Amino acid sequence: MDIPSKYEPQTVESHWYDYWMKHNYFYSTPDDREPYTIVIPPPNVTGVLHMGHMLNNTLQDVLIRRARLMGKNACWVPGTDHASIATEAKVVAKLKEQGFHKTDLTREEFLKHAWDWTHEYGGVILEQLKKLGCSCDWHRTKFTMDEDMYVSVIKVFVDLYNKGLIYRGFRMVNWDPEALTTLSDEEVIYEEKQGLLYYLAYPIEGTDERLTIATTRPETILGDTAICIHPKDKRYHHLKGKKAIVPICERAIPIIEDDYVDIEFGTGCLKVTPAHDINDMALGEKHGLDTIDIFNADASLNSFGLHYEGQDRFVVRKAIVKELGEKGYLVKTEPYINKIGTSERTKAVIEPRLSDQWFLKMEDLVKPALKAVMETREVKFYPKKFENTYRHWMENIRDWNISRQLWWGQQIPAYYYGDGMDEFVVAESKEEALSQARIKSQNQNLKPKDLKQDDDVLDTWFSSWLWPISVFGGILDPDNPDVNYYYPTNDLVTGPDIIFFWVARMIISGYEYRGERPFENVYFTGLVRDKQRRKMSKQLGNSPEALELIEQYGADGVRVGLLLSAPAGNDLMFDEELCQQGKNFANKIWNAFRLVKGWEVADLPQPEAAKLGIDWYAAKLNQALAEIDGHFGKYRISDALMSIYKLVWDDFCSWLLEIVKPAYQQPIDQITFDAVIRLFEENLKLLHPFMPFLSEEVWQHVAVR
RNA sequence: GGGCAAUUAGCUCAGUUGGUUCAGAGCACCUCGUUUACACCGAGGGGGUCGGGGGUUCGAGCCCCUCAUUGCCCACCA
Repeated sequence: MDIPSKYEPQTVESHWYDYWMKHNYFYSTPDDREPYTIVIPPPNVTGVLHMGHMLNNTLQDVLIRRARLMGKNACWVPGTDHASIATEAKVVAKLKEQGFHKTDLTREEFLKHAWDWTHEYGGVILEQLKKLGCSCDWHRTKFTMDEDMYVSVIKVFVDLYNKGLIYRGFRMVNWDPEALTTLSDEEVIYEEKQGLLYYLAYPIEGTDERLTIATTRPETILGDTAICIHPKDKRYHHLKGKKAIVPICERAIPIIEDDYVDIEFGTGCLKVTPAHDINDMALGEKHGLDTIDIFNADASLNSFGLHYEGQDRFVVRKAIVKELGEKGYLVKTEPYINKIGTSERTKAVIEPRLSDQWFLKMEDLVKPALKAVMETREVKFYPKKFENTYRHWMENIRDWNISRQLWWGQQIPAYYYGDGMDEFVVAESKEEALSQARIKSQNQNLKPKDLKQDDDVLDTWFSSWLWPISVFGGILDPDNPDVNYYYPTNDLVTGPDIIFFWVARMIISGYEYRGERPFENVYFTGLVRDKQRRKMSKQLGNSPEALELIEQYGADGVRVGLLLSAPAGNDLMFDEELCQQGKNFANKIWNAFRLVKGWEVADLPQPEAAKLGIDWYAAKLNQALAEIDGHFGKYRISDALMSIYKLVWDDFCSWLLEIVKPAYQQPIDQITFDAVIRLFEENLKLLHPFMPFLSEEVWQHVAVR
């Protein structure tokens, strides 16, 4: 056999890994071994592989391969997430390119486009994961919109509704005016932005006096329904019971008192706009104020906007400031830094908006999940510091807004049968809904067409929170052999950015639907940054093309490069040089293999030095084994890899092989040769989780299989 | 505004209960080396008063206080 002196995965004759893949080698089913389970954090179905995925999935692959080598029944379930808002936004954008608008299509037509899109791009990221070497149970691949997954979500919705935990409420929610949907609190990112604080003078009815208030949003004055002062603020005592006139729209509004107002801030008085601010809404409810919504869904002004009707909120802001200035209502402006909520997906500035939405009561659901992490430690976080973050969120949890005004997702199984939206039933199927509706309405003549299903879909996370259960069919059939065997899963590897979105909620649903934890250990990876500590992003263009890296350094090289720099929970500064280091390491092993492979064995006595060397290395190996076990136990994967790296490079190659190496073109004795091969194989087993391609390749050739 | 972390060689980081072995690793750097696995290599080497200040102790990267800087998370102040 002609062995190239450089290890180039592409040039080597056989591709064992591909062969294994093709023949479903990684095909686990329940048996009498101990199970070891991981469910993948499902990437967005339309996504492409980025550095974060590479890190994350390399770690999972290391864990699953190690478990497999230890004789466990290792099962790693892959899949993708329908990512309702992100995917819908992409489909809408694509339609726009073709000259269509979403509203030109029926729901069915739109969904067809979304499915086409999904089928076209859906498999891409999973194929990329295969190139990275991920040894998932590919036959188990799931998609959150698969029929069984969909039905699972609906079933859970109905169940929670029947338990009284899901309710419909008219509440102030986070509205994304671009995507035209609500968002959960977690999907809103607050950013500090330099803005202005506008001081506006409101005339007092029946006097010449004016009252100055401060606001960051002058365009919302058209929705003002009160001015609020502090009851103890002497400056304004004489205004009690009077009315102020809203500039431009000339509406008279009451002056109310509430100690919510901060006397020190601004002028000590506050305009109250209950439709457009959560605090104002609270004030409005307390004082019985009117609510005037001045915005359309896309945050342009409606008819309450008067002559600004139809214009965008930010356009109006400029225009109204100009008009206020010209009419003498604008006293002054001050620079002011405030926090602006923006949509995680569309980046649009969030508008607080009152609307009818579905909510899930969290207060009781959270209890076992909080206990599991903080008290019984049934679920452990690595690194531990995230347990505090978790606790804080869980203890201050608010109800979860689960409805989204989108089409791509699980449609809410609520059916309205009356004229408005007040009369409805919740059921798993339309037939069931009809019979319920007939009973509830006492109208046996209700026809299927009298039922109208809620237009909204569920938050993406309302399906992914069931992932560890639903991928094993555990929602539809809680007693099936798969879920009984593989659940609870062992390790979850994910980023701390979705600790609330996903991790916490999976723990919650795990206890609610299985009565036990969904996983034992959660390993939080860090963010992948560039050498200058900047976040990797498409915009900055500082993220290397994942597949090109693999092309250049080999999957093994990239895996090693990534892991060498990734202690648990710390962000990692990704540097391509580390991939080079990984590639060099692969080459080193390859050459050790070439050396050994080139030896001719003869019937000779074993030299004393060789015997000593082998004993020494065997001891060294055992020592390293213990060390590596320790590292894995603490989820210090990069340390485990470094131990192996040093063991193989320094101890095995630099010492042992140099000791036993026979003189040029001389044969080696059988005892030494056998021992070296055996030790080499031990090394390969250690290396395999990290460098599957190389270790597989060498394994197949180092001895006759 | 509240909370959590970090600060150790040029870089990225380990340093478990304070005590010869705790001052370390990898990379980078310097010198030498075309010997028959590998220059994607080998042999050797330099390099840190462990962020500043104070304290506890016989003894402190390690414990306490304080300051500084950085990062992250949470929070409805116009």
